[in-house]
Amino acid sequence: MAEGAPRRQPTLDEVAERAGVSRSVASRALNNAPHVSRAKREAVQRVVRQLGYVPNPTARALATRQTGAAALVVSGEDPSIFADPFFAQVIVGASAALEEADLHLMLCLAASDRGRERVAELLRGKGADGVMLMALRENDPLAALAEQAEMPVVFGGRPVGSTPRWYVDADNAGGAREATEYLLSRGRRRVATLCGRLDTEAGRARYRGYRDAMLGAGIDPLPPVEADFTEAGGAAAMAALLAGHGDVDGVFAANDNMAVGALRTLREAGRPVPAEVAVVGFDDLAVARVADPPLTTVRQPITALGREMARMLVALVGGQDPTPLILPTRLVVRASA
Amino acid sequence: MAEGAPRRQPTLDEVAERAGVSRSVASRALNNAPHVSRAKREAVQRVVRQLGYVPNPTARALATRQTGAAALVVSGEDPSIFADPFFAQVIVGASAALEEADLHLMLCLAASDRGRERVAELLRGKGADGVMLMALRENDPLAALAEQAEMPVVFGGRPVGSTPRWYVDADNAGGAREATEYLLSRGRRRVATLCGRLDTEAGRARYRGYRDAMLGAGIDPLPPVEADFTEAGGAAAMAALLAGHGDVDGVFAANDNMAVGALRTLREAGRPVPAEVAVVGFDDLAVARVADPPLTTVRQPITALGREMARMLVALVGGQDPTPLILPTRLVVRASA
DNA sequence: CCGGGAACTGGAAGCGGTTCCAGTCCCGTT
DNA sequence: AACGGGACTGGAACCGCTTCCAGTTCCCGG
Repeated sequence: MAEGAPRRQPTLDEVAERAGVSRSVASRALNNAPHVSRAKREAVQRVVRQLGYVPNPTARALATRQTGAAALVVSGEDPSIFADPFFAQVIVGASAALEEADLHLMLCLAASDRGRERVAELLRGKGADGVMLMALRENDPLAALAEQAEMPVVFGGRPVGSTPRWYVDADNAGGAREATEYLLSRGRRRVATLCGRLDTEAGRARYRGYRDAMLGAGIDPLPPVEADFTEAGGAAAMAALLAGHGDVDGVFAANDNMAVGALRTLREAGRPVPAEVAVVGFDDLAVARVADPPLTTVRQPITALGREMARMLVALVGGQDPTPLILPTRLVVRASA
Repeated sequence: MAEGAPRRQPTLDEVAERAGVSRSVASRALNNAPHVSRAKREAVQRVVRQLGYVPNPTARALATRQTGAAALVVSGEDPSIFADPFFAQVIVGASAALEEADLHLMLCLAASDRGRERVAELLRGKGADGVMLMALRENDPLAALAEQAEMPVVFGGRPVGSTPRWYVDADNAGGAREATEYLLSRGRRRVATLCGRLDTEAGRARYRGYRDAMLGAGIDPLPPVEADFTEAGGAAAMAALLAGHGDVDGVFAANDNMAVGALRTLREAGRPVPAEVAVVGFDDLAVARVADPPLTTVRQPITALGREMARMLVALVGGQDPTPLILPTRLVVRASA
């Protein structure tokens, strides 16, 4: 906290006065806008340096009607959803892109009513210049809020049931299809899917990809075993799957967390991977590399997803009209399949 | 974006006018401050509801000199440090605590010069009501910035070489000692440590804990093999350790990521865990439970760490003077040791 | 019926910038 | 020497909300 100087931060008025110019000129000099003579511009800069003046962002925000911040809101019924390393990677990308545009990142975990209310206030009260929305579920109240927001909104992944104007998504269906086709191409026939939450578009799309691949190969898809994208959920779903279809020889899990859970269940059930059951995940999180056996998985460019969301938002804030983006996925073959 | 109504957000003036009161009264009614008659208070509330009025946070911030936001800054020479799931958990805790105080969370990944500069501006320009600082390294430029900041600063973990006035930390040395003592108690004698970066206080403290335990048992500690807290680093360090001391029978890794890397190296080297080499980690991240074998590790309450940092900051912002906190750790025994 | 204090009220002064706009200045032209 | 125009300049009006303070109003005991 403050040590010596109880002196307030210098204001632009003080800078102007010391530099012997008016506040307007000082302001222009600061933002190096035109209509400032060389001499005065330098005078202002000198005083700024000498006083260590830093403009008050709040005042600037009020005057320009721009907050200088973008919000990333992660929906979920439970804050622990955020513990998924997926989001951390998104943030790394988004943060870098926002930094380029000199925007700050506000992070909102909209996991409670209170949290959603705060997001609503943010949206309606212009508490940020724009918002990135992720992890929406079916009938997510945030979707409605975003609809009415008079503020740029970019979706990360698409919400269920509607296609927003601006979004960045991975090719979930395509990746899932590729994963399933790979399993089929290795001679697996009784291929099941541990699908993610079907109240999310990612879960649905990945299931569609699985189903299309199966149908394309002329094999009846097995009924999806739904889990919640967590390791524990994947483990439980795998157990359920073994109970119902003990003869599966291939499993496409809709994300790596679930795949790792499945791996654990299979190990405990004494079913060697990939000898008896081949497993493919989705995401290519760090855990995929570390799993035993290392996980064959569909890599989606998560950091790029964050980066592109942020760039899209920056473009929107800048008055442009960017087009939605679908990022490609790529199968990474390791030992599990 | 805006669909129909090009109508601006209503302002407090409009609310006041429609409610037939002055702006001051409207303001007081809004913040339910005293000195407003029941009738007018209700009139204001009615209009607010009917207009869907939301106060402009920027204007409020300017007037109250409070931004309504707290920043969490994560230092690092590379944004990828943030991919460590550790931070996500901190955020879950911090976010919840800030929500209670109705503060927003700004996340700053100070991984570049530009990033640090922005943090500096935040600190000097009063862009937030307070700051939480994490992952500082030796001679971290952020430490100096924090020093001069006329703003509450809470440290997550202690910086190297100095003890700040306000911080929340885990009992790193104690946890490391417990881990090492556990290994010793199980009959291991050639116990080594894969220490984390020794330019961080956490790395040092955990090394001290290891050393103290060894000395306490009358055994010469092995020279620490330093790694960077990553899985890859842990794997490499383990390889180096095997090359130098092929006869180790116990390893304390200063975090779970490194422990998992060590597990991988040991598996590849054909050294069964825990039969030949017992491994203990630190953190108890999700990966510990999933590792093969499941990792015995020192759990630190990461979410609580975030929560307590945020609470401490809230207290500081509220003018109180909280005391530093050291959170206890606890050994979680699984199969790897 | 009056005095006095408590409860309310609203005008006005900020908070610290940005930006519009009406002037000034300074030159090169005519 | 008067003139037109572009480059500068600074006064003043915001941006939208909080809060101080000087009044008003209201109510109650005397």
